[in-house]
Amino acid sequence: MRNRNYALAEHLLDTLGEQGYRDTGPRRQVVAAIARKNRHFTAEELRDELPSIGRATVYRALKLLVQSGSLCRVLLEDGNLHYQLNAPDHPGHHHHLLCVHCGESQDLRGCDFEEQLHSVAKLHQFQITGHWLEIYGQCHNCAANPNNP
Amino acid sequence: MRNRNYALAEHLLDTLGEQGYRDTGPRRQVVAAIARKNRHFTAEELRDELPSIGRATVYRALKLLVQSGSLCRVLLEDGNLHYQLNAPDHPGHHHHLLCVHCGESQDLRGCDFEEQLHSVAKLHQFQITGHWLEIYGQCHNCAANPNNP
DNA sequence: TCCTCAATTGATATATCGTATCAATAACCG
DNA sequence: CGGTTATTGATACGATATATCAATTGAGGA
Repeated sequence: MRNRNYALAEHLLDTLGEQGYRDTGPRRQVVAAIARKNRHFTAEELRDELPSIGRATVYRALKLLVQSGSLCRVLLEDGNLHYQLNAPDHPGHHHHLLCVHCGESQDLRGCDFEEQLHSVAKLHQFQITGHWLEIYGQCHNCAANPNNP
Repeated sequence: MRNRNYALAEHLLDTLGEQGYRDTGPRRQVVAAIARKNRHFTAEELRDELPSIGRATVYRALKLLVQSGSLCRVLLEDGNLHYQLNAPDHPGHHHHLLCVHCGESQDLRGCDFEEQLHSVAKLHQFQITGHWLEIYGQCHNCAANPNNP
């Protein structure tokens, strides 16, 4: 596990490096903390885990990672913004199925909403440049076992 | 115009009344201010227009109107939350085409995303209970006249 | 009309989330 | 090994939103 996290963290740093960002101590710490997570998290959660690092630095790192496609912003049903590490083979903007029970988030893969969006946009004579989609509900597990944690 | 706004405001109050909420002075003022708007707005914008009304009251009224289906929360591309009055014939949860240039928002009508959502969910064995969709881009007008206000 | 009581209000404090500033520091490159 | 430039973090600030709670008000019944 430590190995997997380590490799993930290195991958994130590499991605930043390719875009000309420096490999710094604080950034390594932020990235390592993110790689340890296995579900979505808030900026403040992350900050609490890194008391020796300035708040602004944490927020700046998050922003860079989102820009670089390694991290997704996730909108919860209550309007709160969380972050979710992208799978290395599924970077950039995409959508999530968020379980409101256990908090798990699955990536929505192989789903071509874009096409439908564009045909709808044509009807409205609207030129789409971006969109935001989140889906809430219960995952397979939680639907089957509503009483489990 | 004053008449239309007035009728709109009365309609909003009626909707609240049907749900057992009282018809109070502050609420009338909030609702009247909302009925005057012709685009989405923030809670604080509204509050600035109503200096004699407590902040909490404004936020409470907004929450009630969202619950009652008269008002939609709109997520801007930058993550800020705005509010948008629903057309009386199109209440409740729905989606918007948001022009990032002029700020106009069109309702997405006659579009059955729900169906596609459910078929996707079936693939993932996920039971959908809600979703959030916003679409950003340029409206017909702004795409044609990029230099107009 | 007046009374009563529960809903509502608003002043205040508090919490969260995120950005601007700017001097000090550290990373990278030749 | 410097020199330049990005980066950091302390601090302040601002926006957004909710909790508390005493005072007030609306609405329905007597």
